[in-house]
Amino acid sequence: MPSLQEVADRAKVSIATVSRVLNKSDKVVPKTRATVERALSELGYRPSRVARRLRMKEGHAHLVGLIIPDIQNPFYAEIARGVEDVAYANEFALLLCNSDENLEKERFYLNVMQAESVDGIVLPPFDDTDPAVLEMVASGMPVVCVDRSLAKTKTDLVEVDNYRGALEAVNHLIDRGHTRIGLIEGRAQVSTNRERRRGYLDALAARGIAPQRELMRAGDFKLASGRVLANELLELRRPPTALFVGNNLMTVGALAALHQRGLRVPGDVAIVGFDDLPWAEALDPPLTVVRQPAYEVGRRAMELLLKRLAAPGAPVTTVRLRPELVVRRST
Amino acid sequence: MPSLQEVADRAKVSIATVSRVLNKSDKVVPKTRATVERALSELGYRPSRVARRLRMKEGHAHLVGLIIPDIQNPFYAEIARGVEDVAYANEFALLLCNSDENLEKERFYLNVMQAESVDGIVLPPFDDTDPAVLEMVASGMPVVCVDRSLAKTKTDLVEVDNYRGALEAVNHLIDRGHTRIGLIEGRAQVSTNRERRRGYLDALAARGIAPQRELMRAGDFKLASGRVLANELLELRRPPTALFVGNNLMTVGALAALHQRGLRVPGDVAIVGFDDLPWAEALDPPLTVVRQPAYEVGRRAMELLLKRLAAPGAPVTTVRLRPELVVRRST
DNA sequence: TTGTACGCGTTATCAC
DNA sequence: GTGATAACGCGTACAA
Repeated sequence: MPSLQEVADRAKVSIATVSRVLNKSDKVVPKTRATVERALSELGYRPSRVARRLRMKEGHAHLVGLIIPDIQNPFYAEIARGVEDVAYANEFALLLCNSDENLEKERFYLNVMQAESVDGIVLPPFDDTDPAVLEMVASGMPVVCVDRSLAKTKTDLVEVDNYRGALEAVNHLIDRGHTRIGLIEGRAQVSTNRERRRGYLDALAARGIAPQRELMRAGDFKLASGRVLANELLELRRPPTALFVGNNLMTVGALAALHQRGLRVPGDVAIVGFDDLPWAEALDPPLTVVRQPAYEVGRRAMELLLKRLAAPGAPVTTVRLRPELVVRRST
Repeated sequence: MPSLQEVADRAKVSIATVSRVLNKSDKVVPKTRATVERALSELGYRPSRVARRLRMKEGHAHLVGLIIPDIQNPFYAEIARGVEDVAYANEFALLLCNSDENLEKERFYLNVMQAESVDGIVLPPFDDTDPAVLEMVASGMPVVCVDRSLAKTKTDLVEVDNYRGALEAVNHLIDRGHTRIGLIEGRAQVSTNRERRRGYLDALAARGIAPQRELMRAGDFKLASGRVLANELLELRRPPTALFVGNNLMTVGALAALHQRGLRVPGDVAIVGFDDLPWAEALDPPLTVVRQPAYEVGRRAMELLLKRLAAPGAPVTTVRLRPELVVRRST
């Protein structure tokens, strides 16, 4: 890997001149520029982003961190794609990490990102009060929250109207004649989850249906918990006739439980889940879901970050996207 | 972000001493060490990985690059997970990029990685002769190929026995009584694809079935091409009674085409795909597939890279994993 | 217009 | 045992 110095030597100029050529400074006469450019290409010079980052003030790394709970979850994969596409279009690279909904891992990666002097970070906070993220924000690092939000601190944020999504989903179930509607929700500390629960409760209340504690179960957003909680609900003396499930993975788990018990969907039990799935169409039956515009979430988040880098002092902005009820054949 | 210097000032020692404390050098008397450690924690010192990387010889960045065609493809997401888990366990961070099977993007990201002085790179080459990757290898950068291999150059490599997988899949179809078996394959320049095609051909030959050119179609590994090619095959005057599809996304596309035409699976047309899918069980019908141990591929690849970093001069090693035919209900 | 020299935060090699 | 000090590769005031 040739350095500026080697190029300068070969072109018989100083490193300052080479640097100027590279940085498109106009203060260099055509002839010198030509010489330098030849040396540059002959040596196959590649600037070191590391050295550059060390020298420059923050905000010029062209590197951003993205922390997501699990890249194997299609919802987050789609967000990641949105972030990446905008990043690439602006020649930014991505430091991508899985937190596994694990505070330790998140903290480790956050440290790495700070130590790498990334320009900014995009992530869904672990919960409302995520201390590691709070620290990061306090340190002045640009942070854009996606999906979930922080309780007291306000950062740039892209979120989806979870309340509305849940409301529509449960209304849809009620319209189909269901009154015993089971809820399989996620971790209570997560803002999105609370919104979805609120939507569930309000939808019932609006139709004069009393919520039943035994029909509400909390899981951890993972597939297995969808399966076990669905089984718990189905084993009730008066089982629900419909299920509203709080995220994609738990929905698949619940569906598996239904199949395993030989229940017909939606004949015996209807099911609607939050988050769309890549092949929801090909599932048995095609799943009715509340679709979140995940790609859009990622895209907007990265755009917000770019805007923030351009105007560090600007007030924070919140983007709120609308989910969409996609009715297929599980309801 | 406090620097070594600031810590040194506060502890009234030199930066050399602080550095020694940090690097666990024993050449420092307990009392000084205590002072320094207090200053360290009071200031909340965090070492700069950037400065460190600039100073150190290569191989100490604790950062590796991973380039995959598409993070939204569950096969690659699983590989990424495998790589990440091993990386995290060894305190390595990941620079993750989507190449979109696009040489330009791949080249851009490869450049970034080199400029970032990553310790090594894991990727499935675009094709046999991928010039950007060849350059990278030539430059001395440790590269581990996964899934696909390079034609002339030998690097550390983790691959799956694609030939065997295809052989088993097509044998299975023949065992079920099929003789008109359509092939939907991917890009011919990709090593894995050629192996799968060879398996298809050999399986037919072994049972005395003459391959028919009209039954073989080449796509681009994407969902849409699975759909259109399946449609082409189904519109033949003598359509196939079974389909062998070259990757997961094209399989879903083909399945969609079958559904759309109101064909029964496997009654009218049987289908077996390469690569498992996360919810293959929940599909209609549950899909018979050749499962690749993708997580394992990622895991082993990162382990190979780690080994390479420990012993730069060692001969390259190839890991070959076995795929597994998972028979479900589409055949 | 071009060159010199400094500093970014480290690690490592010397002296003391 | 500890402290100066020289790199690492780059950008940029400042001098020429």
